[in-house]
Amino acid sequence: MRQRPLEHDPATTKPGGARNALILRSRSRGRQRSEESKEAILAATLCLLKETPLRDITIEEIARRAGVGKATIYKWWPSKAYVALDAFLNKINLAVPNPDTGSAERDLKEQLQSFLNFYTSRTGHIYRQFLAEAQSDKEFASLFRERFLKPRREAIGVIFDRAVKRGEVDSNLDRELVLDLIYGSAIYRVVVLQAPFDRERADATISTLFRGLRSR
Amino acid sequence: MRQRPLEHDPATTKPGGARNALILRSRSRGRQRSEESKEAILAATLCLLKETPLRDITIEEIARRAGVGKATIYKWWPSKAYVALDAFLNKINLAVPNPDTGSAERDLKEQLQSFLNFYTSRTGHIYRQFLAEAQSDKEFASLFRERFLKPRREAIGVIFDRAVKRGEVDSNLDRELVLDLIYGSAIYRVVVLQAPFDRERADATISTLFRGLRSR
Amino acid sequence: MRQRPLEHDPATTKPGGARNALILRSRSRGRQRSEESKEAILAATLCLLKETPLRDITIEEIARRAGVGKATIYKWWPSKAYVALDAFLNKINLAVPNPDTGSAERDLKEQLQSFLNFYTSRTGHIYRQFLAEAQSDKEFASLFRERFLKPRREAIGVIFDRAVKRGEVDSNLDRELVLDLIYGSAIYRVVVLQAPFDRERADATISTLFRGLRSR
Amino acid sequence: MRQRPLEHDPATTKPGGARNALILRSRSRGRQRSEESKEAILAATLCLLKETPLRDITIEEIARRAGVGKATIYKWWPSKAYVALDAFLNKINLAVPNPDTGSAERDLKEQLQSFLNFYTSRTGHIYRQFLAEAQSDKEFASLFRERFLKPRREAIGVIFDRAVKRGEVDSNLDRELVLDLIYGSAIYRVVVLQAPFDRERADATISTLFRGLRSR
DNA sequence: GAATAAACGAGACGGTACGTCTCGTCTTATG
DNA sequence: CATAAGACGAGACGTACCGTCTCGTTTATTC
Repeated sequence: MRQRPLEHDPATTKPGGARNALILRSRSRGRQRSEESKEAILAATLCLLKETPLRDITIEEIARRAGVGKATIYKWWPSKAYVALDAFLNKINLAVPNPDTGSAERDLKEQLQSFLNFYTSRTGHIYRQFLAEAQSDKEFASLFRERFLKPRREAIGVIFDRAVKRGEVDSNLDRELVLDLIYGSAIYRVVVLQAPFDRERADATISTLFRGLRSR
Repeated sequence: MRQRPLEHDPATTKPGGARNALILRSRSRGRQRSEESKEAILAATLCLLKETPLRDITIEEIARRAGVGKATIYKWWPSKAYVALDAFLNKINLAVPNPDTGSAERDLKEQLQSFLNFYTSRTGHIYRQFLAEAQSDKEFASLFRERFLKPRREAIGVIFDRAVKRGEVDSNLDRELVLDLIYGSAIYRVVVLQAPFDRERADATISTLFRGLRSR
Repeated sequence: MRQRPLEHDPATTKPGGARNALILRSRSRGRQRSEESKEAILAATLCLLKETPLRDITIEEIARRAGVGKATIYKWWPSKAYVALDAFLNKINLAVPNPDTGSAERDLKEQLQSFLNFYTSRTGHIYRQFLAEAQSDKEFASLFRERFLKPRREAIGVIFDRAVKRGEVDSNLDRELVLDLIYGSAIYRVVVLQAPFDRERADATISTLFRGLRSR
Repeated sequence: MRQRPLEHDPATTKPGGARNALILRSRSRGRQRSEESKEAILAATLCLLKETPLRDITIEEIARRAGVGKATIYKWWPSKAYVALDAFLNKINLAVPNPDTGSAERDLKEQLQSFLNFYTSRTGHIYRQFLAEAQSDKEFASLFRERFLKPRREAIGVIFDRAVKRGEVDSNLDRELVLDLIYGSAIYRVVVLQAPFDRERADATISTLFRGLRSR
C-alpha cells in the first residue's frame, strides 16, 4: 500500500543530490543510511504513541529510546508528526477491505464497521491525534489526507459508484457529498463528540441515509 | 447565553470555601479579583488567536501583552486552552439563530448556513484549534462540548423535534443519529478534509438527507 | 539592655508624625499596634531561624507561620534581616558577663570562653548569618554592630582599661588594636575558617597575646 | 597558582566517566565544551561583580550579558557563587608575595600590607561577599577556603616556620593560633567591623604581637 | 453614640528569577 | 559521509517571593 517513503529526502535538495544517476548503478558515495536506525526510530515512536499523546512526545525522547542522535531524526523527518505518521503507516495494515455483497447498503455497513473496528483498536486512537496535529500544520494535513484518509474514503466511493451503475442509488446524487455524510457522521461522533459509536449505530446510519428523513 | 464564568474557581475548593453562607452577606476578605486584568487577559488572548495558532501561543506572551503577571493567569485558568475558550466565548455572539419557517427542511438549511457563516468568519477558524486541543485534554474536551457544541447541536435538535411533531419527518428516526449526520458531514468537511463547504453544498446536504439515497 | 525598639518607626516620617507632642499625653487616634502580632512574628522568625539559614527564610513564610498579613511585617521592619535581629535580641540574654578576678589575663580568658559558649549554643550559630547579611546591607551592618558587637567588645575593653590602670598591660598599647586581636582571631576562626575553637584554644590565645611571639 | 578548573565536572560522575582510560588517547565523542562561552560567562560575571553585590546578581543576567543559554551555566557550575569565585580566581593574580628580608617581623608586616592592598583594591571588596555566601553553603565555604584562604594563610605560615627555625620566635607557640591572630584581627576589622585598616595599623598589629601585651 | 482613623488578616496583583526542559543547530570522533 | 554523542543559544515552562495594593474587619480615640 505504501509506495514511496514518507520522509522528505534531503539529498535531492542538496548540491550533490544527483546521485540517482543514469543507470542508478551505484548508490551515493559515503556511508549509507542506516536502516537499523530508521527502524529503531519508528519502533520507539510507535511505542511512545501507545503511552503518550503525540503532543507530549518529544524528539529528544524518541532519540533517547531509539539510541539515536537527534540530528538523525531531524535529517530525515521535518517534525515529530511525520515520524509518527510514518511509524503508524509502517505498522498498521492499510489493506482497506473491499466488500462486494451485491447490496450497496450492506457493503457500506460492512465498510463503516471495519472503520470502527480500526478506530477502537489499540493503535486506532492515534488517528485523532493526527487530526489534531493537522489543524496547525497544513503540510502535514495534506500528507495525512493523502496517505490515510483518501484510501479509506475511496473504498466507500467505489461502493457508491458500483451502486450508481447498478441503479441502487439515485444517479443524480453528489458523490462527494454522500461520502461526507457517511464518514463525516462517524468521525464527528468519535472525534468531536468523543461518544461511543457501535455496530448498531453504524448500521442505522446507513439505513437512515438510504431511507431518507421524510416521513412516509 | 453564558451564565457562569468559565474559569475554575480556586476558592471553592479551599477550606474556607463555604463562605457563600445562608445570607451570602459578605464577599471574601482579601482584595477582590481584578476585572481589569481579566479583561486584559481575554482581550490579549483573542488578539493573539487572530494571528497565531493556539498551539503556538504561550502564557508568557499573553501575560506580556495583557500587562499582567503570569501567576495571575495560572491562578484563574488551568491552561492556555481554557483562557482561549473563555476569550472566544466572551467575544462571539453565541445567540444561535432559531428559524421557524414552517418547513423543517428550510429551517435546517438556514441553520447549517448560519454555522458555515460563523465557521468561515474571522474568529470561526479558531474552532478547529479547540478541537485539536480537545484531543489531548479530556477535561477541556468536555468543557468545549458543553459550552460550544451542545448549544448549536440543540438548535438543530429543536428543529428536528418540531418536524417530528408536525409529521414532517419519520418519527421512528434516532434523533441523535440525524444530528450527527447533519453537523458531522459539515464539520468533517471543513475540519478533517479542510475543503470548502459553501451554501449550495449545505442546501444539497439537507436535501439529500430528506430524500434519501435510494433511487426512485 | 535593649532600650529602644529596633524597628523603624513609620509614623515619624509621615505628615502626622508630630504626635510625640510636648506632653506626649495621647497615643495616636486609630487602633494601636498589636503586641500579639509582633510577638507572633518574632516567635515565628526565631523558630524559622533554628531550622533554616536566614538567607532562605522568606517574609511570606514568616507571615504564614505567624498568622499575620505580609503588610504588617513590611510596615514595621525594613527587611527580614531586621525582623531576625529583633527576634534574636529579644530572645537571647544579652547580659554580657563582667568578670573581675584581679588578673586581666584570667578575666580575658573567661570572657572569651563566655563568647564561645554563646557562639556554640543553639541560637549562637545565627550570628554568622547576620554577618553575612551585613555584607550587602550597610544599614543593617551598622545596626548589628551597634546592637550586638559593641556591647561584647566593650566588655573586653573594660577589662583592658582596668588592666592598664592596674599596670598589668603596657599603657602604650592601642586599645582598639588589642580588642581586634582578641575577638578577631576568635571570630576569624569560627566564622571564616569554620574550624573548632575550644576552651584550651581560647586560653592559649590570651596567653600568647600576653607573652608575645618573641623567643626568650 | 590555579592548576585545575574550579567547576565540577559533570562527566566524571556519569557511567561513561571512566573515559580517561589507560592511554587517555581520546576525548569524549560529542561536541567539546566551548571555551568561548566559558570565557564570556566569567567575563560577564566579573563585570557584574564590579557593579552589583553577589547576592543581587542573577544567573539570568550573567547569561544575558555573556550571550549564553542559562542551561550552559547550570551545567558547569552549581550556583552563581561558584561562577563568581571562578571568575574571581581567573582574574586576580594569586601570586602571593613571599618576602624574605631576614627579619620575620618585617616580613609579616609586608605580608599583611600586601593583603590590605588587595582587599582595598577594585576587586578585593568581592572577598567579603564570598565570605557571606560561605555562611549558607558549606560546599562553597570549603572550596573558598581551599582555593583562596589557604594559599594566603600559608604564605604567613612559611614566614612563621622560618622564624622558628631562625630562633626569632618562641618555638613552643602554636603555629595555627598565631596565624589566626594575624589574619584574624585584620579580617575581623575590615569584614566584621567594616572599619579602616591602614598600613600603620598593620605594622602596629605585628609589633604588638611580637612584644606581647604585658607591661615591662 | 456616631464618626473617624489607624492597624489588621487576607489575599490578589505586576514583576522577576528560579532551575528544568525541549527545541533545532552545531561540532567532534567513530565507523 | 552518515552516524552517536552531546554541547550550545534560545526561550517557555510552572513555581515561588518580592513588595504593593485593595478589601472588609476590628479596635481605639474624638466629637
